[in-house]
Amino acid sequence: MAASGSGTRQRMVAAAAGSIRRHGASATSIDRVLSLSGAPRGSVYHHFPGGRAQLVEEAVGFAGQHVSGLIVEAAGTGSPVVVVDRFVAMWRKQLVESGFRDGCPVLAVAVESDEDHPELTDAVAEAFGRWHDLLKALLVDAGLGAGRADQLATFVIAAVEGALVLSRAQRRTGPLDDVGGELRGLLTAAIEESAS
Amino acid sequence: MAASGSGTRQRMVAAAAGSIRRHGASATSIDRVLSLSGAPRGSVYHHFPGGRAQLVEEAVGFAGQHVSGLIVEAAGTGSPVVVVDRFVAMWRKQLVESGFRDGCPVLAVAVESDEDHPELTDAVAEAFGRWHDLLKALLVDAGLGAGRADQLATFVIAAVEGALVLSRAQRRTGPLDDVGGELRGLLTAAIEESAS
DNA sequence: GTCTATACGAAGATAGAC
DNA sequence: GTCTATCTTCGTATAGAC
Repeated sequence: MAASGSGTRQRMVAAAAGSIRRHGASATSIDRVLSLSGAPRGSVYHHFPGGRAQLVEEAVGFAGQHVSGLIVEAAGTGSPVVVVDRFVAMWRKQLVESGFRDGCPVLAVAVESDEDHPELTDAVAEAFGRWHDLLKALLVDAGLGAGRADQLATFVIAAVEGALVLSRAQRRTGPLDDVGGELRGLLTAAIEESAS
Repeated sequence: MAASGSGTRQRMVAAAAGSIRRHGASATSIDRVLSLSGAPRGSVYHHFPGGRAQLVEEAVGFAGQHVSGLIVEAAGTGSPVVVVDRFVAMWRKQLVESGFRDGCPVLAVAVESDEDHPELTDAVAEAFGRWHDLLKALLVDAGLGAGRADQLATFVIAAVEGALVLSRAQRRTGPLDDVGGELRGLLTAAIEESAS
C-alpha cells in the first residue's frame, strides 16, 4: 500500500529521475517532467501535494532503490569483486549509451541541495547509506572485519561516484575504467589478506 | 593583461565560486553574486559581456587554480603521500568550518552543466585535468611508472571528490577520513612496490 | 482526476541616462 | 563605469470549472 500509486505517478517519478540525471536537480522543472512523462498538468499537485520538492525527493528514492536492486541482484552471483565490477560496468554503460550526458541523480541532488530542503539531503544520505550497507555486508561475508568492510564500502562508493563525474566531464570512460581497475586490485588484496 | 582585471571583477568571480560551492551553479544567480560581492549592478555586463555563463566559467577557473596552487605548495614539502594527505585535509577543513555546507565548486558545475554550455564542461575538465597532471608528476617523481601514476592520480581525485559529496550529505567527516586512510595505504604500497 | 486560467515571483538581459 | 528602469521568459503554485 505504501508508495505504489498510479501509473502516471510512477512515470512522473521516473521522468524526474531521468531529468535530474542529465540536467541536474534545479533544471528539472515541473514542466520538463510533464513533457517527459506525458502526464497531465492537473496531476501534479494531486499526486505530489508537496510540489516540486516532493517530486525530487521521490526521484532520489526511486533512483536509490533502483541501484540497490542491482547490487542485490549481483550479490547472489559472486564475490564482492564481481559485484563492484558490475557496479562500475552499470555506470559505464549508462555513460556510454547516453553519450556521456547522464550522471548519477543521487549525487546531483546531493550537490545542489541546500539548507532550505533538509528532506532532500536526508533522502540522498539514505540512498548512499543503503548502497554502503549492502556492500559492507558483502565484504563481511567475504571474511573482512566490520571496520575494514565499512571503510572499504565507503571507499568504493566515493571512488565510483567521483569517477563518474570525471568521466562525464572529460567525455571518456578512462577515469571510470582506471578506478574500476584500482578497486579490483584493492578488494582482491583485502579479501586475500583477511583469509590468511 | 590577460585575466587580471579590476578589484570588483575579482571579487565577483570569487563570490560566484563561493556561492557555487554552497548552493550549486543553478542557484548562483547574478543577484546573489552582486549581494555577496557588493559589486554594483552596472558592472555585470561591463565586466562579463558573456553574462552569467561567463561568470560561472571564470569561477570554475578561479577555484581550479586555487586548488592547483595548494597542490603545488604542498608538493615542495614532501612525498605524494603527504601531498594527498594535505589535499584531503584541505577539503576536510572547509567542510567542518562551513558546517558541512560547502562542497567543491568544480564538481558542482560538472554535475549541472548541460549541452547548452560546453564551455562550462570544458572549464571543469581542464580544472580536473590540471590537478591530475600535478599529482601524476609527483607520483612519477616518486618512482612510479607513467601508466600507474596516471591511473593513481585519477583515482585520488575521484575518491576524494566522491568522499566530499558523501561527507557533505551525511554531515560527518567519516567518509572523507575513511577515504584518506585508504588512499594513504594504497599510495604507500604503490611507492614501496615501485622501489623494489 | 484532470483541465484551463491565472497570480506571483525570480531571473537574465538590454536600453538609455548619468 | 555605473545606475535605473524595463522587457521578456520561465517556473511554482493556486483557483475553480468539468
